[in-house]
Amino acid sequence: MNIGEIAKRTGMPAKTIRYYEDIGLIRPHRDANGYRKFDEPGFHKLAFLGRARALGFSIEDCRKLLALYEDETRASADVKKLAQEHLRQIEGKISQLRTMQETLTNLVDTCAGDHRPDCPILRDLASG
Amino acid sequence: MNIGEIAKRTGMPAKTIRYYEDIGLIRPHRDANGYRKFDEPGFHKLAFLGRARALGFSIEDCRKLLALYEDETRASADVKKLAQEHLRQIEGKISQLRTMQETLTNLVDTCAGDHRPDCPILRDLASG
DNA sequence: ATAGGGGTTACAGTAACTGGAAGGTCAAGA
DNA sequence: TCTTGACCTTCCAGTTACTGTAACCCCTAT
Repeated sequence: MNIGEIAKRTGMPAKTIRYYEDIGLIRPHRDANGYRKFDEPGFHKLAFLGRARALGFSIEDCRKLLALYEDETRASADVKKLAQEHLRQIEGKISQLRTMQETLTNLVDTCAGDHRPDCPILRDLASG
Repeated sequence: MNIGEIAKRTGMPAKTIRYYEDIGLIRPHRDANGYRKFDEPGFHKLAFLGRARALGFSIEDCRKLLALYEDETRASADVKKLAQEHLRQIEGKISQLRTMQETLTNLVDTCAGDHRPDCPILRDLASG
């Protein structure tokens, strides 16, 4: 399959797939004409990457996950550790965002939002 | 005040302050020796930016907020609209992260995390 | 022969900094 | 006076994970 076909099947832009090759995440074969040629395992690998990225894993984490996936002698503990660390990051980010959300919601709710200049949002930003 | 003093008072790295000048967010005066010289309004403006950034506003939003702040004829509606849009973004991000968190939590919970290779996390990534 | 719809590379840009190099300035101490 | 150390300056490169664009090649159908 050519890159366009694979892009359609994985739902990722062809550009992203080329990028993944650039950074050494994948290593597709080449046709005589220089076109990238994907087989089922190649597609599978991209789908794996797509799902890992959808779970928010960084590219470097994806690289490690892929390595673990392909290592039959892996310890599931290593995978779990990676996932747990990532989960912690996500939870940290969520709580950060929730703090912002709460503050912003309060501010937005107290702002008249009319033609007058007086604004509690700006007042808050101006004076903490 | 020199940049170091301001950095201490605002809690932001001097580097960031220089960057804010680079992109035209602030315009500090200069001493005869070329050092940036901050007065109280300059400090105030940086503090404003710091708080807006802490609420997750993008630099471009910060630029707009600052302009609104300094425009005595602003309509609070404009500020509110900005804040509401940002709030929507935050809420979208939170719900995205929560989806990831839920999936990951499930996966992590079902993974033995021992020396054996068998791993539900990898299984999930491999087959959706 | 040509038009279109593939594909290829390489380079630049995004957001918001951060790090590092190379060098100027200033106050204090020997 | 000289030097040391802590400041400050500018400029350039790197970060993350792509995305956009240009210039060009390839293949098939008309």
